[in-house]
Amino acid sequence: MPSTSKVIRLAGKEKRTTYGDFRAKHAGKKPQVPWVNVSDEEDRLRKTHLKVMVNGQSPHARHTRKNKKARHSVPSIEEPASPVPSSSGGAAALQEQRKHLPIAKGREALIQEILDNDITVLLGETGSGKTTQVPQYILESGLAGKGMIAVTQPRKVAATSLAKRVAAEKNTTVGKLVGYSVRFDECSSTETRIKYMTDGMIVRELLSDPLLSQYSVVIVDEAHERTLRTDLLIANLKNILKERNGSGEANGKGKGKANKLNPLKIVIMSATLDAEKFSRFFYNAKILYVQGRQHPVKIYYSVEGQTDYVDSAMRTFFQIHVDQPPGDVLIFLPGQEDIESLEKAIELFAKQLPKDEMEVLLCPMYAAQAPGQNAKVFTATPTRTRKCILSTNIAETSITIPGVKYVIDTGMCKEKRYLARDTGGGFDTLLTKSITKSSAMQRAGRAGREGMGVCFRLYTEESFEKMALAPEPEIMRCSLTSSILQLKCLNQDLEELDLMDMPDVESITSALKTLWLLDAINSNKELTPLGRQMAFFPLEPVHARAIIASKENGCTREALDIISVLSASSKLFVDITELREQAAEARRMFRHASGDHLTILNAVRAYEEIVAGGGGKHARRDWCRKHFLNERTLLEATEIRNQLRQTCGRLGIDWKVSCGDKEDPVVRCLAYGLAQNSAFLQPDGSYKQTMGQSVVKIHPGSVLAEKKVPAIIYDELVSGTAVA
DNA sequence: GAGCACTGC
Repeated sequence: MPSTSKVIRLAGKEKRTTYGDFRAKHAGKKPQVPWVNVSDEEDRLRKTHLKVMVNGQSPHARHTRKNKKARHSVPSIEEPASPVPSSSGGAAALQEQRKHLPIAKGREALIQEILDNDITVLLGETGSGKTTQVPQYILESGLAGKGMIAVTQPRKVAATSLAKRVAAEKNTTVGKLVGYSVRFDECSSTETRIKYMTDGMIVRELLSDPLLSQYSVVIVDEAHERTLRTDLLIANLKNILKERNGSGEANGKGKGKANKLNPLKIVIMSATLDAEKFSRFFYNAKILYVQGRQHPVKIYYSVEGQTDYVDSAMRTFFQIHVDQPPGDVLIFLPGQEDIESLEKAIELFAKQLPKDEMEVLLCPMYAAQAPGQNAKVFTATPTRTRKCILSTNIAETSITIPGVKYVIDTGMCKEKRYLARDTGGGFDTLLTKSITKSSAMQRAGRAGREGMGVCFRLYTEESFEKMALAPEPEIMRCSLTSSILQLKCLNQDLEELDLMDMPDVESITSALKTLWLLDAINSNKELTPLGRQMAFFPLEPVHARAIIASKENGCTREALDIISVLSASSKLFVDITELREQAAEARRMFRHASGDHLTILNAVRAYEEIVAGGGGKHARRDWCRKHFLNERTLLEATEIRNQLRQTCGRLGIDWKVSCGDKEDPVVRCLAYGLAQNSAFLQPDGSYKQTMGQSVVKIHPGSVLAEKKVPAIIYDELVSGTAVA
């Protein structure tokens, strides 16, 4: 049975604004958007929450805050990912900086609170220094005893760069007192007492050490992001606390318990707005508040709702450009399509500006951009020029751009959602949705990093009030297959776990059905030996199943080559709209009649030959470029493959076993994992799912498109446009 | 003949 990477579920398509539309609409007109000044929105929200906290019996929080208020102009220090100073005289300067962080004044109160309570919720704004300082305070106070302090982060870069930063503050190199642990990169030793790690990493550690006994303090940072892994960690921490401290209370202190286990302290660190929810979850734990260092941002709302946000953004930009003092502009848009569209429009109008106006320098920014393209964003803006950054959510959290004074917020973002089906499996959709309040505040905050800022919201204050407080937690929106399998290994059932938010029954049923079809659990929902093996792999269960099946099919080497590419974070085949024909031609040599997976294998093998040929880094890069292959994907896949080979070794699967050029064994073992993702050809040329009702179509990028093979298996099902 | 927010093991 041939296999394809992607199939499309047929559905309707929404109409989108195109470049042509607004060129016609606005040619020659002076752009104007009506605004009303509301301002101080952030302050109002902040105050509401302060009130709650002060009433919430935390005298220290009040104390801490009062001290903050008394402070003024201090050297700015960025968090979380500020570069490590390299100059030799840096250590003393760093210590000086530390003392001036907003959180420094609250140090004693903070330590006392953590000492008095097993669980503390720390509400800290950006720039407060909480992520770098709190672990050090805990260490210096001796509160951690002999155990380690874990600080979890949702992202790898944050974990590694924070560790480097804190190591520098401790005047040492990373890997000694301060270390980190992320996938593919562990930098710690027996000396390590503070360990920055990704939430995924600590969840993995749970599998081998369910009580996290190495750690005496676990700090969950960025808890408000509510990643799937953070949610699972938090639920487990609650159980671990009962086990280790013998108490179900936030201030149990573990006293009087003849327990051999070292007690655990938990610190939940969150941005504004949702601290109360964490507090409630943890037996009404105390909430401590630390103010950040953020310049005020003046907020304008549009008087009436805007129907076309791309068009409104363009008019707003020129309004700023013509009327406002110098300062760069950052525009938040949902996706690449809108960014390109707005880029063309602004370019066109900028040419019509009078000669004495400032120049406009456009910087589009999105994840799928060609590498190096976004470099100009970080270079200083030339004189008599206004930089205009058109960005997706990437500039909301992941990347900080210097020099931004104005933010234009369209109020929209894209959200990927997994729709589970109780037939098992499900499909992904990518919808343009309204953002949330916390997202709107985050976006506005990007204007106040270096001085007073202004944020123009392309929606009314009324719409803002109607926005959800925070995005729906990830656990509600994605496949639970992998998580349920991991929990089964801990003898836990997701349904019975004390989670902050419980996913839909349908989502759980769907995941259980998938696991059962993969033989990971039996009909009593009990973990099978096969399921336990699958959980060892850092992969989606469907892929883990295929690898295990490769043992009896004698093609483990091939299976690992393919699956490591499938589980890399970006696609192997570069797809640039304008060069599509050329790319297809350049990659023709990899095409395989048995489908996309074998095509991937061909490409990986060809790359291996180039690597073995020893032409060096440049030769490899040129070869990849020539064949429209993403080398980053290949490099990442190589790392993943090494990891998978090790895992195979531990499970007694010999990864060196190869089936040579035979394709049947490869497709057969993939089919073990992807059985649920199979479809049969119908008379009209479309495909019908074997185990679901959806009618699907092979993605036109597939080597199988238009081939009309009788049956297919596929990796991914996306929602797409109807053709018939 | 098509559509790409962001992470993690």
